[in-house]
Amino acid sequence: MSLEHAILGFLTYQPLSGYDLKKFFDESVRHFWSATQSQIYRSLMRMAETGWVEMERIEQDERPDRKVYHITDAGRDELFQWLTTPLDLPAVRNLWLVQVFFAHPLSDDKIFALFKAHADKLRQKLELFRNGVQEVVERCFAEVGSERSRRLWQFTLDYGIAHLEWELQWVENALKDLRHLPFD
Amino acid sequence: MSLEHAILGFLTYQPLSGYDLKKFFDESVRHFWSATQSQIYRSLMRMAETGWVEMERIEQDERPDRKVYHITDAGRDELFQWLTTPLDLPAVRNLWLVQVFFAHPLSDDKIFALFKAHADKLRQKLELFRNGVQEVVERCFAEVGSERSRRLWQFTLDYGIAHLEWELQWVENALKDLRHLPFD
DNA sequence: AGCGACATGTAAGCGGTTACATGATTCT
DNA sequence: AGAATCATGTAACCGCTTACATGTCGCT
Repeated sequence: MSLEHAILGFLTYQPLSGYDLKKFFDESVRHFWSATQSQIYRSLMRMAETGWVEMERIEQDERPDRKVYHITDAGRDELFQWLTTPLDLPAVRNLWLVQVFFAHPLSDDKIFALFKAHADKLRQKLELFRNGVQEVVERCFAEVGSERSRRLWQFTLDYGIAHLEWELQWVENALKDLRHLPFD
Repeated sequence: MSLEHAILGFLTYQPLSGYDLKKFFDESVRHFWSATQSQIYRSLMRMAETGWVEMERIEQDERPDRKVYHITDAGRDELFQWLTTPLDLPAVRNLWLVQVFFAHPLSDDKIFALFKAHADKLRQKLELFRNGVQEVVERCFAEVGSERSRRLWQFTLDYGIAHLEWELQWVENALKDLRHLPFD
């Protein structure tokens, strides 16, 4: 159960409400792990039952109460154990490759378009990524101030960019090889 | 609904039973799209209702009946339309990056081990891939005999290998950069 | 006698998404 | 007047996984 470990991860920095957590997800790990608000609230309740977090209700004037969760020792242990347990490689699920695999009934033009469209989307995302995400790491660093964390976050960013660059290059290369498809 | 389109894809070559389809999934597209037996049977029933496939019951002596499905014109249209509709890039879900992102409470050794274990798994999978999968394409080609398909299948294979090679290289490179992590 | 291949399906559960629901405050 | 922010949650659904269920044939 991975989402719960990500939540534990955030709570090592500071106690947070469900609402806060949603923002943290969206602003930091969204590019490799997303979570919806309803998922987060349900997880927090389960985690409180399990004893990994504890809730403190904070009343506010003329606003809904905040339910702030902080990590317990049990939670810290669980996180530590998860972080030191190597994960199996996840099963790949790549729909675009399914399209390529079954593209034989299409005309050459349409197969070309399939690759071209994919390359375009990758290029677009890469641009967004390059422009928007470095700033995120810096902002998080400013809040938390841990240089050790900053380095690790930088890794996840670099991975994201390098991955997109690699895939874009692969698809563009494939486009060249696509000129002479046999017709049977 | 992607599984159903993959099933339609297989049925363009020949009519198949659920049992056959499970084998085809396991022997060809498993490295980028897997399906369980129960999923396949349920999908076939839904697709028959929708009118994308039609079932023919074939009685066998002293064996369970085979229910062989063949694709209809509506199914062919649906497949064609899906194949010519560009997909959005899927949201990335990379648990290993979550571990990296939250690894700051770990010792340097343990962080190193996190990367090392990942590299080892990648190396292992790459070896399996290189040894086992080329043969699959050739065997499928022998059965179907379409040179056009063979080329497209080769693309999906090449993608898989190149992807693993890239990721392995990235992680190994990161391992080098990991020597001097600050401690705050 | 036991296992794997052949062949069909059902049932329960899990993680995740989407939509629904409420209600005050502040900014434009 | 309307949108965004703050803040909580529920309910329905969807794709997928795992486990259960049944039964024959052929090989070792």
